[in-house]
Amino acid sequence: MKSYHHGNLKQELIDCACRLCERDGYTKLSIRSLAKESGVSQTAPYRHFETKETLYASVATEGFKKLSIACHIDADKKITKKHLVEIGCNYIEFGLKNANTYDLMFGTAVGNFAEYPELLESANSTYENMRLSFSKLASDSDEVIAYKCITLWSMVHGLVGILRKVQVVGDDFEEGVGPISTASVIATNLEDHLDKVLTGLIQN
Amino acid sequence: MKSYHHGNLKQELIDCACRLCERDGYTKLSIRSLAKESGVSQTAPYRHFETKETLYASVATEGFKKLSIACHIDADKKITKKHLVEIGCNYIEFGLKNANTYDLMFGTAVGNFAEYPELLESANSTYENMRLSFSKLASDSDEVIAYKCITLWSMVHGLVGILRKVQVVGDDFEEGVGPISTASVIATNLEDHLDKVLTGLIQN
DNA sequence: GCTATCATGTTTACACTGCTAACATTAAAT
DNA sequence: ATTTAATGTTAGCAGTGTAAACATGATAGC
Repeated sequence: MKSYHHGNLKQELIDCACRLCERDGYTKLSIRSLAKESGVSQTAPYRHFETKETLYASVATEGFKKLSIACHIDADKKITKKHLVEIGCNYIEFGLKNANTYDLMFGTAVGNFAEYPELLESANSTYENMRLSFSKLASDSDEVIAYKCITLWSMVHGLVGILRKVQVVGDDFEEGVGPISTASVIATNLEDHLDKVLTGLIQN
Repeated sequence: MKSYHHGNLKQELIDCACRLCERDGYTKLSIRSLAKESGVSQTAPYRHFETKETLYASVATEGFKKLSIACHIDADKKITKKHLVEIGCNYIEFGLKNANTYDLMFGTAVGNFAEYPELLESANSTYENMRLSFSKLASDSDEVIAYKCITLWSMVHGLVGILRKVQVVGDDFEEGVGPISTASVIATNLEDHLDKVLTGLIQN
């Protein structure tokens, strides 16, 4: 016996959307299919999400929360380069294993984060965590810390993008020299690679 | 007086698609609107593009050709770090100025490049150009060249993504220390930044 | 030159989408 | 108990990608 009111529709829609987005990519997600999945009428979701972008924002918010958790490391006081390498590896692993969600978080599906306070909050919090880690690495000025932070972020972000793309482009170059083989070398030796570029970045 | 046959529809559709994709983003592009813009029936484009993805692939192909041109530098024999910094700057400039096209090239709109020979060709050619530049920098092994190449590519690719995203996220941190201000410092001193990370990469 | 063929264009149609407006039900507030 | 607001449903619009059947006209072989 189903009651007229669902009771917890919003959360169920978000959960379902997260699942479907990750499984099929956010472009395949429709509000109608989502509604059907939750056993509710086509337009019921509109009581909880103004537009489709609002729903995307919720999925992206969940994504940033998960990314924060994935990149969190237990280190009270001092942090070493090794810790930062670990953060970078975890970041990249998250990006590759949750590629479709990652697209939603860093693509253009959600235009302006400022319109979605929770999303802004969760995204900034991810950054703030990384910033904190750098601040525990050395006694740099805030500016230098921020600079290192953005630099590392852009490096791991770039690696996620290139590693994914390269797997899809194809490799008709010589054995072991083409982008795919090289990328896979990097991917399977992520620690070494990050250690190398981080050494250049933090010179200590 | 219009003739039944358009004469040059395919190229006109591609040109128009490139323009609209860059102006509004590829998600806003519809085959129907494209047809209307070219004064042709709704389904005429299907004589030239099997699916919408095929059209996307054509736009992306044009994008890679333009990217190759943007990243091409005149240097016959020896190439210096300065040249590579220039390549990196040009790459990033292209990514930021043609952001919507860039999304099409590196996003998931075109699933498998291998299905579109011209796209594969143009994308690989972009990589090959960068590889060639590195090969003129130092007498490294092919493996090392490919490694440096992928590393630089992922760095500049990551910067394009982060610089764009950060402008959209908002900055509620202390003055001059938040991601936006820091990113804009990097963006306005791209040469310095690339020089710094490249120095770490090529250690010469 | 005549005709068959084929590339290219049109018309029609289907299933799907985001979204709005009007209405129904029920929980919460007065 | 009555009002109100939150949450659900139904019906419908305009737009989408794409397939099928048909129309037109350029081109190749006789």
